[in-house]
Amino acid sequence: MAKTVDRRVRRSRKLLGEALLELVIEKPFGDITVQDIADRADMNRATFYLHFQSKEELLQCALEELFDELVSQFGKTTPEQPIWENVQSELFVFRHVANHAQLYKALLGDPNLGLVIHQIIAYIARHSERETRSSLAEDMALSVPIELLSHHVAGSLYALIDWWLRNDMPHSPEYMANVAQTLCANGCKNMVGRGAV
Amino acid sequence: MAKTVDRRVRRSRKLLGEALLELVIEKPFGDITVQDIADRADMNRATFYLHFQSKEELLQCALEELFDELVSQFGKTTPEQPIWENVQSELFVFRHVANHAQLYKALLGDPNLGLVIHQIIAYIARHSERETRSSLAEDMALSVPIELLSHHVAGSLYALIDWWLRNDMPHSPEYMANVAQTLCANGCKNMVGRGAV
DNA sequence: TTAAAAAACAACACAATGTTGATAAAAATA
DNA sequence: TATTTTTATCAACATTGTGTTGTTTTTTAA
Repeated sequence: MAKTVDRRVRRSRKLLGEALLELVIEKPFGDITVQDIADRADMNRATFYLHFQSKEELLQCALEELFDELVSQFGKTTPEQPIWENVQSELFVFRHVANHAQLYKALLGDPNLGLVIHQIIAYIARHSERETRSSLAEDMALSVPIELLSHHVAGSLYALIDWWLRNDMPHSPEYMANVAQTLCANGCKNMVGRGAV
Repeated sequence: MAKTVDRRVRRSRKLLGEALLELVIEKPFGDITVQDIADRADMNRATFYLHFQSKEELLQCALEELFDELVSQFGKTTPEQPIWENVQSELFVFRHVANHAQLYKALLGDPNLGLVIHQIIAYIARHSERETRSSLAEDMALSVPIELLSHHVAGSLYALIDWWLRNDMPHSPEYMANVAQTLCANGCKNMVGRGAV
């Protein structure tokens, strides 16, 4: 079962994906036409339709690679702690976002890309749930459904990333990771104190 | 400075808004054409362009009314406590969503409506920030920038609402409000215990 | 009642879509 | 290497939605 994928097919798909990610940074997704993508990839428009049904489908495929990069980093961590106690996890996320800041800023800021937002939250939630499960001691139980807990973490993380990008990353990834981890683990109540910093 | 808005204008705008919100529930926003909206509102397509530049603009206007309803409910609460310590706030939100479940489910689930998501989070964050400010004692300080704290709360709340709607509201608004409030106030750490429920 | 404003209507150029059939180029296979 | 298969190119086409315009009819405000 070797890679029975024609070299030309690989090339075309790759070029189309790269073209779209370039264009997404340059202008709103809604303004990008199939012709734009084909032009940027330097190929015929008909060829696009040979591989994808729509630019939405192409975007989805193109983003998978991006997420794969994040997954591979996550893979390195041994989850002895759930995500909300392990700053390392948050740090990976914020560094990954920083490495692709332009792209993520465009994706999250685009008025037409609700799907991407949902995918990101769902992805983080799944990851959080997995880590939580594998790190929970046998005799421990949660006072809240694990799905809710995971989505709480994912939503918080997403909103912080979004804020961070929209404000042109005024803090370091390390700082953001610390804030995210602390907020998720300890909640807001512990953030208020007499003259704390 | 009386209401110098022509009765016909009011009527047209209202009908168009209602038409769009109906259609959004029925099919993806991207599949809705200006003609669809005009048909549903029983008026000429040209009349649409007399009032709005695009269906996106119309949606934005139509949603403002919806948010206004939520605002009016919030207005009743005297913020002696920040949102994360006041279950009442979360309860208002979840009840409001439940009252417009079909619409919100369509809006949040639509692959083309990233803007709406961002608006919701931004709105909740602003509200959270306001309540937090007005309830903080003079000599108290936060160990985290208030903007980050607010967005943490907003993101969490959004993700929980989204999860709730996608799973067809398996819990009551009261239960969800409690979970949201507890998670935000105390963090995940306090949710794990020996056989807790 | 009259003057002004808005809606209806039909028509238009324009842009993007999605598809097709023929041809040329490249890759896989024997 | 030769040949067979697959893919990409190209031009063309019908279709759909957009945004605008000019004219006529209806409704509103004064």
